[in-house]
Amino acid sequence: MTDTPLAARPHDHSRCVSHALAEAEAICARQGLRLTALRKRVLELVWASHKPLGAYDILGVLSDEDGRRAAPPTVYRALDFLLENGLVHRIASLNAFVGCSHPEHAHQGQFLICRACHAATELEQPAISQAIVDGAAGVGFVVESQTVEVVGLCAGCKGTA
Amino acid sequence: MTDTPLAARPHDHSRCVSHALAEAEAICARQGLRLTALRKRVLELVWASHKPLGAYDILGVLSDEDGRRAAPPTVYRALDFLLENGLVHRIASLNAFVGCSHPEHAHQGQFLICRACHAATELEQPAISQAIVDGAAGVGFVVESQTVEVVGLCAGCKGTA
DNA sequence: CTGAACGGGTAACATAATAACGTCTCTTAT
DNA sequence: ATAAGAGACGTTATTATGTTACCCGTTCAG
Repeated sequence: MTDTPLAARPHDHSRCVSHALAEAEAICARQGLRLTALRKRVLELVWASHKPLGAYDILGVLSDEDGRRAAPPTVYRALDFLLENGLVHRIASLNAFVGCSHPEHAHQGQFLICRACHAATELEQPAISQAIVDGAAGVGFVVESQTVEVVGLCAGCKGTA
Repeated sequence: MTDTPLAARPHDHSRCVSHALAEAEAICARQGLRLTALRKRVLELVWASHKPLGAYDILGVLSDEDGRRAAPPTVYRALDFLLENGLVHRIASLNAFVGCSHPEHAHQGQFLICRACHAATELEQPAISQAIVDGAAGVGFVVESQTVEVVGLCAGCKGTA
């Protein structure tokens, strides 16, 4: 068994967040992108746990902390920026967003979503991608993007449930 | 190359629909399920093309044909029935529904969605499922359900585009 | 006959996402 | 310096998708 992903084990999560933010800063600096205060704050909120977070959850937090209530476009624009630049992923089956574990290179992950603790773990398994490309090729279909979202029980919850 | 799925080639589509309806009738009869007029009509609409159809599209058609406008729960209840009994699949990335090609046995397909013609082809490739189960097992995750939705170009559109 | 189970109608609500427009602040070329 | 343009964000409204709660009529078993 390979090493268990971070999301699936207990860990000092504040390190996760600060690491993700630092990496985002570095990537944006390198690419001439503007990681504004708002975008950084949204990224921080998405990283606040390993659970995918809905746009309106983010909206709620932002509204609480500023007195004024933020409007949807504010959040969606920030999320669009983060998505485009590979800093977060969207989980289609949940209409929610999760921090990208490997923002340094372009990729499309596969996501393991625990139905007990709701944490989402990102995999990047060439074997899975390749099986899909091959299967599609078998019927003459050319793959351009893949959505792989799996629900089940993570290593931690498997025992307790 | 295996034989191209029906959805991906020209064909007498009215046969698709009548075949799907007949099969649904048979399955429901065998299992003591009630394929009411409404459920059958919704299934027929979902099968009207190989393009995934939104709940509100169905709602629109139902509203047009009855004078009275149907309400969302009417459609969602019918869709829930069809989903539970494996007669349709839900495409999470599109918030839409498509007729199941192999309703006779329980399964979870993989879906190939053409970005040009929007047709969705259902695959059932054990190699893909297995790659996912294996990949997940590698991090101690037990898979219970899979969502695999691929966007690209189908065999027919590949040439023309 | 009765009453629980089921299918379905209706209204209202909840959540998710986008459209359209305005303002402010940068940069940058002149 | 300053005008022009682009980018980021605020604001309002609207559209799209999905759910909750409650009611009514039919059916069928006891």
